[in-house]
Amino acid sequence: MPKTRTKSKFREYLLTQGLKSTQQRELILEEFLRAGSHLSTEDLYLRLRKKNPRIGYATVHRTLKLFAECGIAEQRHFGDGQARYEASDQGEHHDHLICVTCGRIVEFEDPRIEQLQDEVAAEHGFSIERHRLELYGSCSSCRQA
Amino acid sequence: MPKTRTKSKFREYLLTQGLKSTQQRELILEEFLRAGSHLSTEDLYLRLRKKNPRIGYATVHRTLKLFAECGIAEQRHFGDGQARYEASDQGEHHDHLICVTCGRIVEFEDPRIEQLQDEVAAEHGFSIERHRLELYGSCSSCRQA
DNA sequence: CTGCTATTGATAATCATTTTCATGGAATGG
DNA sequence: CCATTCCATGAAAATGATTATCAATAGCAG
Repeated sequence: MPKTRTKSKFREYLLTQGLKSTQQRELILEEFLRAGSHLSTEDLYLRLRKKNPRIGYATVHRTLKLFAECGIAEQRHFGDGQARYEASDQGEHHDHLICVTCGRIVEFEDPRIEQLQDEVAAEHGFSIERHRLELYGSCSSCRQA
Repeated sequence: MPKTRTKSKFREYLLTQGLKSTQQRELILEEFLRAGSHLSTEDLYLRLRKKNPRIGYATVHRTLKLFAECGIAEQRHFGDGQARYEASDQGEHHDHLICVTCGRIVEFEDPRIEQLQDEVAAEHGFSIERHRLELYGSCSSCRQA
């Protein structure tokens, strides 16, 4: 999704919820889209502070939650104890490969796995809303080292 | 794995690590095995307090970590903010179905999914050490209600 | 512009987890 | 059997991430 569309989607969400479009929220969204994915609240906070020291951690945190609420970002937990957010590609789901040595995160998608997940869930009488699949291991460069 | 074997495995681990077999560690292991799986530290702590009020939270916490270290338990995170532990079936891996309504947790295993995971990882040059697969949805009883 | 209300940001509170540290206990070597 | 050493324990405090509080500020509608 192009950045401009993400921005209008966010503004629209604010409108429909009776929330206000503020300078901070614009700045935070701007930086969130500029920076790579899988940022923690702190990552983003620090990046923002460099450009504008007058921005609070709480605001970054609240705004990221807003992003998640309106569907332009998703929260993730990779086991290092802090939440990370990534821009969501609108219905495009993907899973993650995480290198336990260097921390590199690679996204992937496999419809066959998704298909099997649905089957397994059905066998147990479940209907799936969402899932989480993370593969932890070593990437090729770390194995060579 | 039978409980008695788990206990000896734990005692053996303590020995090889130069650690001591204590009354508390025995009690905690006993209760951990008695109680169902997927217990949080606090769950176990509260259960233990009922029988023996002279046991500290920190000890339960430390002992659960010991269980994980020696391979008789595994730590899990299901997104409710607290770690849970389950007895590990010695190499037998399984994944989880979690009902988002009632919180019920069902274990499952599917070699076809595991196989595909390995393939996908290989395509990206990764060699997998472990993985996490959780399916969140509604169980049949919650959907009927 | 005015007033109402949401937002902000510094700070404090919370929650789970982890560390600290003085005390107690287990095992080992005299 | 005793002493010594070192580990374990548990109460309390520290930590780290997240969330709530609240007075001051800033959007937005009229």
